[in-house]
Amino acid sequence: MEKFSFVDRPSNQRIQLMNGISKNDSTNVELFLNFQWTYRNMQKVYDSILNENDLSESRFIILMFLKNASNHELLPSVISEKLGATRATVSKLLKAMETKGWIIKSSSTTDKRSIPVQLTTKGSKILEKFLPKNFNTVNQLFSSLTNEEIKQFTYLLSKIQKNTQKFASEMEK
Amino acid sequence: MEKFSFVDRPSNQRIQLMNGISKNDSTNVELFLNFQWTYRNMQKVYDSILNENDLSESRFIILMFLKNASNHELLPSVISEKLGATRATVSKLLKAMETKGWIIKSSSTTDKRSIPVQLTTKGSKILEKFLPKNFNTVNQLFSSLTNEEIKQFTYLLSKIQKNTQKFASEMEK
DNA sequence: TTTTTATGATTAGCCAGCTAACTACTTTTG
DNA sequence: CAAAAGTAGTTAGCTGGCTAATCATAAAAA
Repeated sequence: MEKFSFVDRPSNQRIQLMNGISKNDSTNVELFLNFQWTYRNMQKVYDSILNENDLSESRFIILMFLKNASNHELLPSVISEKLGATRATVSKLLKAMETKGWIIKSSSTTDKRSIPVQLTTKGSKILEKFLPKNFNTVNQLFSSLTNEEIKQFTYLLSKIQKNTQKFASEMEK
Repeated sequence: MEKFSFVDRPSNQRIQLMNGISKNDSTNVELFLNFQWTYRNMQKVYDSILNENDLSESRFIILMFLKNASNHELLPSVISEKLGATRATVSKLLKAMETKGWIIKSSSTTDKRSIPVQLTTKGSKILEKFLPKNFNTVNQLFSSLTNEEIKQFTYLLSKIQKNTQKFASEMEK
């Protein structure tokens, strides 16, 4: 067992998860690992493109939110809702982005607790520069699939997603 | 644009990424988001099962490595290699696991820098308790797919993976 | 009107990932 | 043999995620 050595965690896990599982039972395990591995490698590539542009996924999304918002301005609480992250996380993210000059925080005239966040010209430029690269990267990542295969993949993902949500719902009971 | 509000980040991103992209060009973007969303939701479910057992993915893998190792013992450097993570990360992970009594660290007789790590009975019990749940969870997650669909999905993942690696290789130049 | 409850934003601490730096030890080179 | 280079493990600091707590403010209830 120790004669195997890998540098990619999902592949590492393959050996582990299959341990003690008979050959007949390993189909789903293998699929799980393949899914995980393929996704993570793809995400790694995407993240490195983000990183080249001084962005992370959350930063990118927040910039987009602000770009599309009225007056390029949103409250942190709204951002946290839309992002699906906690206010604590958003607070830290915004702090760093403010330091970089991508956003400015101001005072609300209607609510003293609120601190509206506005996109700066600098922040806008970072975003504009990244968008075509984003588009190109995503297209490149799926460039090997035919239209028919894309349709199939979409269908299968949808099926897995529905089942996952069902499973998650049952787990909450 | 602001009339949409989501609690799941990949879905959030959908709106953003599609902004400025014509309808004809959004297929790959949609696919990217679907892939991401489906995978992340599945991973979230899996992680919650790990969490119920006081485990994280890395902890689980490390326990498996040790379980399968000669004398249930490995060096941190070996673990970091097999896990595909840095020694710094492994050092912190092992520290916490030692605190929980899952592993013990000893002194190497052959190299004073080395600190062999051994699985304890407690650690072994944690693992044994989790393994059937691991198996059941993975099976449940793909229970909606037919054998034919599993084959299709595997093929498509493989295709994406190969292309991703090609893309990653080109990026390194 | 006053008190209680809810809300906005921030911070501390935890986790797991990383990089960089460090100390102690081992191996290689000159 | 001594010096240089390499290696094992750890720590500090950063990031982005979380929970819990906190303070100030606003809204609801009494």
